Amino acid sequence: MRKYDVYAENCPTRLLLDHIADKWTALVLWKISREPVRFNQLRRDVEGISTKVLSQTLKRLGRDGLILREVFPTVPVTVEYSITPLGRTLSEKLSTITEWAEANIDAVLAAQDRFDRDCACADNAVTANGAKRGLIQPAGMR
Amino acid sequence: MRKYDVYAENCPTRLLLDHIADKWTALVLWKISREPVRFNQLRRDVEGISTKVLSQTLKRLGRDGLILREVFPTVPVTVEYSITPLGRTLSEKLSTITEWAEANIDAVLAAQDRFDRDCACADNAVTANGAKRGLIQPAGMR
DNA sequence: CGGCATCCTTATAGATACTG
DNA sequence: CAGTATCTATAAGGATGCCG
Repeated sequence: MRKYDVYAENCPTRLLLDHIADKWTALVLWKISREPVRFNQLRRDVEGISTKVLSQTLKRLGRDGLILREVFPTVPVTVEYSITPLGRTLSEKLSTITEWAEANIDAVLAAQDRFDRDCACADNAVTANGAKRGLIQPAGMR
Repeated sequence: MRKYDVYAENCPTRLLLDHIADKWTALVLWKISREPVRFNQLRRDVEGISTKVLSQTLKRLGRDGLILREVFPTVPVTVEYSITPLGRTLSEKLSTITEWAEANIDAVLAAQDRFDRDCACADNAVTANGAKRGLIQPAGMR
């Protein structure tokens, strides 16, 4: 029996996947999972994230029960973010993705070069069974 | 020695992570990894994706060397997408994420309910060490 | 069938300023 | 320190129509 299916359009797991498959989630969650960390520290560690986006991300992660936010009544106030047991199970899986990215970036970069070069003379590339390969136009992709 | 670091703003792995941590990547890549599949079949399988976005996603995956696009000269033309060895190593890791989502959605949904309820009377929530918890405003998040 | 081009409507991100 | 508020720029997404 499968109750949920990420391939179904209106399945709640889709919304969850949107949260997980966010540009910053893996980065932020992993940092927090290593040790409790404060807002501005996080902002420095995750280079390029704005306070606004970090704030949104933390709010979402907190609501999803993946991280805990604790406010210590110091002056000025101290806020610490830490991972929950649920969050830890996810962050470990997510870290394998960032590790994969670091380990395979060279192969991907090489593939991109090959792809961009092949575009110019793509029409000559025909496989043994008569199928053409790699005929996708470059087009503008960041 | 670590050549690459996803936490560095201008590291190429960041761009790769953006591709991977895309709303549709895990869904599309996993379908293709199971068996070679055609464009419109993919569009039906991945509910809710538009032709435009599917097209972009496939192009990106092809350029990154994760999938292969083959054109068979039938009438009308047949196009088949299949996984590459490199892509397979990633799709296996990504599938653990979607599996996690399906397995833990109940816990997350419960956390969301708790969070949204606690917001109303959050000021009373003080932990033993004097720290307050869960004081994040709900705000509008889809 | 397998897309790309186009238009148009929302989001989302970024920068900046300001508050408890 | 830890954010919120606001404004703007840019892009992402959806709908539609067309073509090889």
